[in-house]
Amino acid sequence: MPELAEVAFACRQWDIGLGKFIKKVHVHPKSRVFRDLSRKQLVRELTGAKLLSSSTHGKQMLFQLSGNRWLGLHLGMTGNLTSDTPSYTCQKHDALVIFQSCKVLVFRDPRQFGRLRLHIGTIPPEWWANLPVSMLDPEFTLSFLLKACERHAKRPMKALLLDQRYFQGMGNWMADEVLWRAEIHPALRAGQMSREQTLKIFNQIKFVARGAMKSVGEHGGDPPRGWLFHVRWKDGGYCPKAKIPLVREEIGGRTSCWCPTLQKLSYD
DNA sequence: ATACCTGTTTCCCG
DNA sequence: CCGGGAAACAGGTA
Repeated sequence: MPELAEVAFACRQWDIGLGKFIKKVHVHPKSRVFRDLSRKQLVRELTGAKLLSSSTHGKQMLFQLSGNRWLGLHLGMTGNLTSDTPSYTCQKHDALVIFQSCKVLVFRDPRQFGRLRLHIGTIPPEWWANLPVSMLDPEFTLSFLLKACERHAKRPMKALLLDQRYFQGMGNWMADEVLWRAEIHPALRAGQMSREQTLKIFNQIKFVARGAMKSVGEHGGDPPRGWLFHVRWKDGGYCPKAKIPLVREEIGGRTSCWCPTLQKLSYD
């Protein structure tokens, strides 16, 4: 379930382990989440270290550990973080399990699209430092959005919104939510957007990102009532505003959901 | 059985 | 070199 706010919530599930030493580490022998990272090295570097702090940026997470160690974590499509009691026994899809004296921190990812990274150094890794601006930052400006639309003029807006180079943390439901609120058809080409439409998108990106952080990021619940989120998942949903059946179709490589009345492709 | 899925990377095309 | 799109990755669920 991981987009911007769900990632922030998942990350907080490990807060209970901050300031505590790591006694033992379990790594899944087969999971893809390690990519080209050596399991042996990961276990060696994490064991005995103290978990110092955590942070998220879009869908990326970074944990700082004592001894100049840094653990990068991405949840992919089905990843999740939980904490449990010391008597915890590892489950089938547990990729990384961190045992502390009072708590156990679990990273589970059945589909294994997630990713772990290890970095040793006094400062955060380069990949973290070089992440694009966050949608929540003041530096995320209208001109930044305009430039993205100009550069990718031929892409459907839905596809552009999912591009993490510009919209860190945006995922499928957030993009549909933004387009629905801005009343923009997901297939509208980025270069076809009027100045007014671009401004609407810009404002709704900030509204949805902040709103999600407040509701989902705070307590792990769903977004507020009335959001498209609640009706977009399967066929048969009704537009909360226009009260007519929503349309679901693949656009920009992902299933998209929109209101055919509010979100028109052309003026006819 | 079949289709679908809140994500990213890789490969291929023009 | 680039931008854009499809396929691939893998397992659970309906």
